[in-house]
Amino acid sequence: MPTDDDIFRALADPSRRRLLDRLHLADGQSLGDLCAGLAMTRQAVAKHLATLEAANLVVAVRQGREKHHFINRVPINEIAERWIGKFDQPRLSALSALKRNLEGEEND
Amino acid sequence: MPTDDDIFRALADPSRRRLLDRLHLADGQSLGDLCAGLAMTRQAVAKHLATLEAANLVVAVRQGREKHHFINRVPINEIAERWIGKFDQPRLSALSALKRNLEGEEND
DNA sequence: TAGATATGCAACCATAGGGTTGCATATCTC
DNA sequence: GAGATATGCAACCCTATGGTTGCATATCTA
Repeated sequence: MPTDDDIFRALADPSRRRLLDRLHLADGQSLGDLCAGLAMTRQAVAKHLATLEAANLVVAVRQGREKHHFINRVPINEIAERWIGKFDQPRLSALSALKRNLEGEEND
Repeated sequence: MPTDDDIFRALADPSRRRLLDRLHLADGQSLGDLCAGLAMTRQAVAKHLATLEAANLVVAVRQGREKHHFINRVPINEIAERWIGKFDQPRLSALSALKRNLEGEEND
C-alpha cells in the first residue's frame, strides 16, 4: 500500500508528471511509446514508470513483450480529498482572526 | 511567480507537509513555535519554510524579532484545479476502450 | 547599554535520486 | 532456430538537497 509520501514524491518530478500527462492523452501506452520524443534514455523512463507504479499512480499490464501503462486516478483523488481538501475548507475564522490580530499590532 | 514544479517539489517533503499541517492547526506561528518538538535544527526548519515561501504556499510576516508564517491556500487550490481535476474528470470512454481492447487481445 | 532572545547566513557533509552505459532476458517473426 | 524487437537488471556518475555546525545580525528588556 503506497503511502502519501510515495505519491507526493512520485508527483514531485516533472518528467513523471509529463508521463502522466501523456498517459492522460492516450492511456495504455507501452514503454517504447512513452519514450518517443523524450530527451531521456528508455531506462530512465522505465525508472520513472516504476516509481509511478510504486505510488500506484500507474498500473502496468504485460502483454507479450510489451508492457502497457494505465493511469490510476484513485491515489490522486485520495490525496486531493484527504490533503488538499483539508486546506480548501475556508477556516477563515481562525485565519483572519490571527491576521487581524497581527495587522492590529502592526498599525498601532 | 512560483511554477508548478516549485509547488510540487515543496509538497514532496514530509517535513514540509508536517509544517503545513502545523500551520493548519494554528496559523501565524513563528519559527520558534514551529520548531517546538521537532527532531530538527531551527536552521533546517527555516530552510523548509523558505522553500514553502518560494512556492508561495506560506506567506511570512516579520513582526519585531519574530517572523510569523501563514498558509496560502491559493497555490494548492490552483494545483488541485489545474492538475488533479484534470485526472478527476471521468474520461472513461478512452480508458475503457483501450482496456477492452487489451483484454480482448488477452483473452483471444 | 548589556544580555537575552529570535532569526539570518554560509560553509560543509552525506545521502537520495535522476540519468547513463552495458549486458541479460523474453517475445515475436521469418 | 536466428535475428530483431521490447523490456529488465545492475553498476556507476553526478548533482540536488535535507541536515548540520558556527557565527552574524537584529530586536527586545532589564
